[in-house]
Amino acid sequence: MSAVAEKAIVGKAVRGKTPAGKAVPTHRQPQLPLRPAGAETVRELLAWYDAERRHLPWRYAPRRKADPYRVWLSEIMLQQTTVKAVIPYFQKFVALWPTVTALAAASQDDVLQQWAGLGYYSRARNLKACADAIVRDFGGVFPSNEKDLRTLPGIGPYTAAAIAAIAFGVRATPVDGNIERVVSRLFAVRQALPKSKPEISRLAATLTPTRRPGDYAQAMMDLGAQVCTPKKPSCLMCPLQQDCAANAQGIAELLPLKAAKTARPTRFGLAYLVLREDGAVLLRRRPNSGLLGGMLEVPSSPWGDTPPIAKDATRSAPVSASWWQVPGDVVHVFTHFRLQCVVHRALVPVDVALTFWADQERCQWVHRRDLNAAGLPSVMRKLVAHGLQDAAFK
DNA sequence: TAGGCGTGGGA
DNA sequence: TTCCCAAGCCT
Repeated sequence: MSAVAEKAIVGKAVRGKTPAGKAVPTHRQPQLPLRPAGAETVRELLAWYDAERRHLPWRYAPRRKADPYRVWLSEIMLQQTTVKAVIPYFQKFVALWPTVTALAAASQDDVLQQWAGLGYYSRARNLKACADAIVRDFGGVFPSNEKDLRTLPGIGPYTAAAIAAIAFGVRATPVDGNIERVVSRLFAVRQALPKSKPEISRLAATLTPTRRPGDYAQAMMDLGAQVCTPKKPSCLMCPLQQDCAANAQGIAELLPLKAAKTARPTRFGLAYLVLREDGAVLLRRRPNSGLLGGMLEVPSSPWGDTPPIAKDATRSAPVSASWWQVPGDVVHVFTHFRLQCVVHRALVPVDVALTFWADQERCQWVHRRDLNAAGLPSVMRKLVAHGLQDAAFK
């Protein structure tokens, strides 16, 4: 076993997730006749895809080219996001903005409002910036090659290759998490991610066909999502079983190996729910970069590594008022930390003045009945819901 | 290069 | 409860 693989497994074992007996067998020989993955593998894969592919709103029939705008929009939404979560957002966006030109004509705030709840909000900011660039620099027409696509905001190596292959039929090789897993198993790659990425990309590219490269990519992704799954892969139903080195060695479910992850810290915050007598709630626009960039928030203290001191609560409040601490706290889990938040609430008159540190320029009052449509990130919806419990309203 | 960057569902 | 995961990108 390589040092990297060893480290990865040890790392997981230390965290108690992988029983010691689950280490990847090192010298085990293939038990089944193995046909190295190649052109015949791709033929089997495409035949499987023609019969078993998922029917998704952004897809066209096999062998047909799709609308680049819809391919692009779906690929951005699907970054680190499940198909199920994306579908309603995709439908909403193409209904509101059917073309890239229409999207470019929208404001960033409108795009963020519609994106609210889907997460990774830099995608929405880049989506708008990308639409602008395509209208401004490419005459409203998506470029068809990876190099030009890579220059656009929010389009990285994966998305550029996916658009080129799926929308334009270019022989490009997108490699996402699904394809990494499928290729890792097909070729029994024993090096751990992410170090193995270059080798996996190289191997994936050896399979990319000249004809139907987009269907090849989507077929690999569908196979990864439906058959070659992270846990309990359905090897017996896999059209590539006889080409799969990991299956032959009995190690399919153990691959791909991954480097150990770091623990997730807890941060603490204090949110202020300012309730005006006319039923409006005070919200604030966050800075355009960083966590929840550009999104609306409940005015809050900075999030720190220690729980807030009770007596500090009213001192840093956005308005001078009689504050009440709402019982219980709100917990929300982000990618890299866990947020634990206490909510304070106050009822204030309509002519209340904001304190100077409330950042008035970024503040706005939104009536309770309009909160659902306001486009709040999920964590802020939680804070509002928690803070409004038992609140009497007009 | 590794960490920042959301969310909700499932084991 | 806790962890992992889902069509990555940016710095």
